[in-house]
Amino acid sequence: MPDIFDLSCAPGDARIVVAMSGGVDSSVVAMLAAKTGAQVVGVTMQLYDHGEAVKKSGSCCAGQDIYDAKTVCDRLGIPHYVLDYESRFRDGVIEQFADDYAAGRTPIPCSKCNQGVKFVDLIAFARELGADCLATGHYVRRVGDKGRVELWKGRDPARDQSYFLYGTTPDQLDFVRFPLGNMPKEEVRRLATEGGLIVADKPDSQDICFVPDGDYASLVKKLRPETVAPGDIVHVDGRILGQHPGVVHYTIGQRRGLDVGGQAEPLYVVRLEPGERRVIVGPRAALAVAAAQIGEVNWLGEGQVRIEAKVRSLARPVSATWENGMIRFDHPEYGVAPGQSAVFYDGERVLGGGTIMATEAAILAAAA
RNA sequence: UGGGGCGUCGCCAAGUGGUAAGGCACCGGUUUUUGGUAUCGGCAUUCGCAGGUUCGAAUCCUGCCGCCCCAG
Repeated sequence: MPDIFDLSCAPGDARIVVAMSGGVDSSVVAMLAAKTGAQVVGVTMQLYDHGEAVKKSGSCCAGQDIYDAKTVCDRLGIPHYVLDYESRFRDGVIEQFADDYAAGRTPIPCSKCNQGVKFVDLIAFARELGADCLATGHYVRRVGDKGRVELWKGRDPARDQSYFLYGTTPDQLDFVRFPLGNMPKEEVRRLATEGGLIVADKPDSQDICFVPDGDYASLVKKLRPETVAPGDIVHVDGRILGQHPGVVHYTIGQRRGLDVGGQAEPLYVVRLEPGERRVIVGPRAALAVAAAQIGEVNWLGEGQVRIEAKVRSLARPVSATWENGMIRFDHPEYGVAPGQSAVFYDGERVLGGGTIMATEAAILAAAA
């Protein structure tokens, strides 16, 4: 097997810290690391510990998952540490998550977690241990030599996680390794099975890890009770079409859950006004966006202006121009929600990304 | 209580004698390490109610109930 850990010294002299979530991907990374002959240490962060979530297998970083990670390490004969990051995670991720929803934005906790708690703190921890690198199970590629490392999409397009990792800084990229970036998921599963890892058939994680049953609104309601209040559902033409149970339940571009029937065509959420407790809805045409202002940018490219921008996790990147903190789409984009990430690409390469702060409507909906 | 109109799935709405379109909403599957989107599938044995005519009615007739408009 080629040196997928890209070590600068002989494997026997190297120390690799593996970030383990308790899932199949990071477990395979630990196994591959152990096979190199390097000193390997598995680390799992305990991020939350409330009752319901820990029972959900395949979440991330709590309860059963920590136990699974430890079991894998025992089998591999490597040490395993658990770091208690509950308060850091609560302050750095969950609180901001609640604030965003309260303000009518749609946050991506996974990106915040990667850029904050996970990379910053785990890298610091690994360096304290004298490690040569921190390896994770993410499906992205790290291309280039020390000092000039580029971040690329994962080779398996169905698994690419670059949308959630654009915030990795050049310094972090120097130290981090993504051994699975060139593999398809099936191969990872196969390796896990061959290696006899107990997590080989564990379901992939999905949903927000700290929201047990997908009901994120209840969590926000608990943390910010004052922000959850019913209000009007208002059409862009001014008509009040109905009532909603709280702005927190909606995100821009959302169609289902409005419970407004009797229309000729579907209605989508086009704007949220938390102050007025209003959800503004309209036809699909009213969703068209020409440009978006991007904040909290992590730039990994050179002077590129013509880029491809991805503004939703499942969207295809679309051609756009990057200038003065704005991305201007060549063609209107639909369902661009403040709080979500915009990630910039040049083909396979990640040029950077940031948080969508505001959008500029492309066309005012043609009346009827 | 004169005249006219209307009552078909939660909403809108086709269908005027031949055995209930479609859209929206809703529910479920697929997709997916955020929220959504998209996509596939499901969704009225029954047409305000009760009788009658007919081989056969949501469609014709009678009565009742309810709503709307005009006029008083």
